Amino acid sequence: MINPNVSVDCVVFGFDGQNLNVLLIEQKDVGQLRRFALPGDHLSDNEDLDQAAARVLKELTSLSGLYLKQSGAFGDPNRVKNIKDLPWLQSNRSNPQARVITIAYYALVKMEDFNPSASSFAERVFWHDVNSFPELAFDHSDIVKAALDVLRRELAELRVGHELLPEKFTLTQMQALYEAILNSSFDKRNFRKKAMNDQWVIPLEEKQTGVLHKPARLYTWNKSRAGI
Amino acid sequence: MINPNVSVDCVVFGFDGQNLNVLLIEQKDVGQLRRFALPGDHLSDNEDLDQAAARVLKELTSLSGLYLKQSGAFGDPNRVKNIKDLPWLQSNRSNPQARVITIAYYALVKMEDFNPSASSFAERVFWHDVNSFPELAFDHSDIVKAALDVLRRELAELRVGHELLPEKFTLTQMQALYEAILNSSFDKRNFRKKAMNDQWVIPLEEKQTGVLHKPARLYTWNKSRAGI
DNA sequence: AAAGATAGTGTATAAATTACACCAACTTGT
DNA sequence: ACAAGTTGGTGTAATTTATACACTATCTTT
Repeated sequence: MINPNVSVDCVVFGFDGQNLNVLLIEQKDVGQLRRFALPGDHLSDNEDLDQAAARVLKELTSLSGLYLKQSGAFGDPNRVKNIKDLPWLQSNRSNPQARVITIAYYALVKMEDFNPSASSFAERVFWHDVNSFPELAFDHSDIVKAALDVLRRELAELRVGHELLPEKFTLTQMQALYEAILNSSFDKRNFRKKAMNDQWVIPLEEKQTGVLHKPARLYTWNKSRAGI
Repeated sequence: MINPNVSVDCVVFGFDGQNLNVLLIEQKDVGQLRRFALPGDHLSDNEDLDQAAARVLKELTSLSGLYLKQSGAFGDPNRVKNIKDLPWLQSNRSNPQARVITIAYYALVKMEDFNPSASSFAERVFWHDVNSFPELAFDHSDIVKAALDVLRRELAELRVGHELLPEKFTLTQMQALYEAILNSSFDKRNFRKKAMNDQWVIPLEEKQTGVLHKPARLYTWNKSRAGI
C-alpha cells in the first residue's frame, strides 16, 4: 500500500570531470504539459525511508547501488498545488489534492559509471548542469538547491563517498573518488600515507586481476571508523 | 485536521552557562506506564513543518520564539510499535496502529531566558543533562543523539552557538560554551590562541564591569566568518 | 594592605601536512 | 626472451599546526 502523505525525492549529482550535473526526469506527456522533475514517488508501507528512496530511484531511472543520504524534509502545504502540476497529479495520483510531505535524498556519482534509463512515469532521464537547471515540478528546484548546500558541506568533512567503491578496491580507485568528489587532486604518496595512518582502510592479502599492468593491492573500508 | 502519518519532534538544547541539557516531557499517566519523551505531535493541515514544530513545542511546553532547525526525518516502519508505547498511543491517538514518519527539529537556548511549563498531554516538562538522559519513548533517544551530532558539527563550523552568548562576551564564557556542547575541556591558552588565530572573534576595547575580580576583555563574533 | 578571584600570557615538544622522483611488477607484442 | 607500455608502490626533509604546561597581573572586598 502507498502512503498518500509521504514521498521521497532523489537528487543524484553526477560529476563528469568538469561540471556537476543533476539527474532529472521528464514526466510522461499528460495533455500539453511536460514537466521536468526529480525522480521521486510515494512511500510504501513496511518500507524504510532509505529503502523507498533506493526503490523509487531504480523504478524511474534504473539506477541502483548508489549511496543515498537524507538531505531534508519539505512540507509546505502548497508544495503540490501549482496549477502546472495538476494534470500530472490527476493522471498519476488517486487523490491529486492530497497533501504530500517529501523526504529528500541525495547521492553523488561519477557519471561514466552509471547509465540511467527511463521507466514508469518517466518519459526520459537526463543529466543537466546543476548551475542552470530548468524550471522543475513542485518545489524540486528548492530541493536541489538545499541538497547542493548539504552536499558541499558534507564533502568538506569527507563524510560521503564510501558507498561508491566496490567491497574491495585499490587505493588508486579510492583516490580517484576523492578527487572527483572534492574536485581537486592529491599527491599519491601523501594520500596513501593518510589513508593508512588514519586507518580509513584495511589492506587485504589480495590483488587485482585482469589488468594490463602491475596488479594493485586491494583494500577495504575500516568499518570501525566513524562516519562509515 | 490532523495528519495521521506525519509528526514533528523537537530537541531543545538548553545551556545554563555550565552544562548542556535537553528538554523532555513526561507523558500523562495511562495505566502504569509513564514514559519520557521529546515534545512532539502530529502535523496539522495547512501548516508548514516549521510552523508545526513551533506550535507543538508551545502546546506542550509553553516555549516560543526559538529558532528551530530541521535535523532529520525518521521513518522506520516499526518506530511506534514498541509495546511500552502502546497504552499511550491507545489513549492519545485515533489510530494507534498508524505508521508515523517524524521530522525532527532542534534548537539551542539559554535556559535562563525560557521557562517551560507543561500542558496538553505533557504531565511535566524538565531539563535533563544531555549526557545521561533516561530511556525515551518511541525512537526519541535516536533522535536526540542525531540532533546532538548535527549540533556538534554545526558548532565546529561556527554555524550555531552565537545566540547563546551576549553581544559582547569574554573568552572564558565562549570556552565554557564550547566545552558544554562538545562535552570536553580545552586548555585556556590554546583555546584563546586558536580563537584569535582563526579570527572567530574580534577583541573590543572594552572590559567586563561589576565582577569581583580582574575584569576580562570583551570580544564579539567576527561576523565575516562563514556561517555567522 | 592583604586575601580572594579570575585574566592573561610564552615556549618547547610532538604530530600532521606538504613537496617531491624513481624503481617495481605485470601484460602484450615482437 | 626481451623490450615497450602501463600502473603500482615507496621515503625523507621542511613547514605548519596542535599540544602540554605554570606563573604573574589586575581587579574587588574587607
